[in-house]
Amino acid sequence: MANAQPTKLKILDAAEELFAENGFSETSTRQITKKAEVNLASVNYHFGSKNELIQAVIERYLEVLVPNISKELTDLENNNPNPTLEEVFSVFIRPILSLNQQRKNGTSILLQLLGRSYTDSQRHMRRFFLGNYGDVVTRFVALVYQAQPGLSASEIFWRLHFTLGTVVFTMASSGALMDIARADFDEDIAIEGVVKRLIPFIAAGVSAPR
Amino acid sequence: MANAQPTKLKILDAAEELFAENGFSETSTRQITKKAEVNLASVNYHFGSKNELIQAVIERYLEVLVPNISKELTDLENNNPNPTLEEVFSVFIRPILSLNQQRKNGTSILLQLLGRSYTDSQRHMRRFFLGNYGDVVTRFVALVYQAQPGLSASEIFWRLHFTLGTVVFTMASSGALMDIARADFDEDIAIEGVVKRLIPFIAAGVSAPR
DNA sequence: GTCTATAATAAGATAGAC
DNA sequence: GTCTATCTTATTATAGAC
Repeated sequence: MANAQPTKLKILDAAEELFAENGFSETSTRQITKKAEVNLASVNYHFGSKNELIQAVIERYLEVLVPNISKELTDLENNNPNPTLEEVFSVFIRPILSLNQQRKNGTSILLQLLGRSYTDSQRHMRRFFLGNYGDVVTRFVALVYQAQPGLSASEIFWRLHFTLGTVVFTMASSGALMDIARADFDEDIAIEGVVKRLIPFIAAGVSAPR
Repeated sequence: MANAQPTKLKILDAAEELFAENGFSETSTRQITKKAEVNLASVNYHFGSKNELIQAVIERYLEVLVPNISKELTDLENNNPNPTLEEVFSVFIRPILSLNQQRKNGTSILLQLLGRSYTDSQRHMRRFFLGNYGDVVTRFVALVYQAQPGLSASEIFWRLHFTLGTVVFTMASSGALMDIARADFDEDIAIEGVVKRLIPFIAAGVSAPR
């Protein structure tokens, strides 16, 4: 039979696409259940509320992503006493790119969701993220400092936020950007191509002189 | 008397703050008219619809900003045959920072609005912007190319979008970032301080080797 | 131009049969 | 777990008196 997927999963799949494309408040539960081909009431039955559905969509990604990042951090901490900035960033980049193999457009969907949750529902997400995954952030910052000992903690703080902005915003408009690149420069690049262009930009920015 | 400001202006002032802080669709006309202390019906009377109000809020900024940028571009084009990257960027930075003198928090409000309009109402704004102010963009890109002749048109395209993302996202969360900086690093910096930190990051990114 | 009252619509959520 | 029907609330927008 064609439709063996459980309702809960169908909702999550439909919701993440609509959220990433149109934003949280621009997406109604009616749109979600229609796209998922399930009953209107099932969102509230399975998730309690639209807000909890939003949380669930994001957590499904972080549950996979953060342990992977943590493992990469451990590897680097144990096996590389003097990592370069690029090696440190790869700790994030590899797991994020590998989302693309686990789910169609996984990389860009997660980054768009992150961007949306930072601007749309700001406070909740920031606290949730730092609360649940603060350890990973701390260890990452420590490695950046090791790779760029010239920078003060405050400067690393600012520059990592600049980096986050660069990545998140780029991913949020990556569809449009790839379209323009195709039309204007005859370049047909995928998300990996965008990341490849992002890395030198970010690396130079983080290690810039003051 | 205390309240001589015309209704239309009171609406624009209230709307821009709420839009920047909470987003377009998260802000209702009721919130706007309440904050502006005007009648509920006046938004539709003066602007026709909420959508046209959004346009008006953004246009009020661009009408001031773009001529200033254009003038700076002309100056640079005529008087400086070999501008540095930093001189080229200043063409934008100076007019954007000067918004802060014209209106309280003008700089961060405009940049937050820009960010919101890029993600929230995507297509409309992008077309509107390129349609009405495309000339300024073209001339700016030409100057960037002149300052960095090693970069291809496609690379400039990508890196300027990365830059836009960095700036817009930073400004969208600048309030929270300044709070954290104050709490964690005992730094009390204003928007100009944020911009001062942004510039080396961006300049290094744009001029990075491939 | 401003106001009240109200229309028209769409949203999130739930009760209760199956 | 699923479905229909419905409730409640909030929204944008407008009609019509002043």
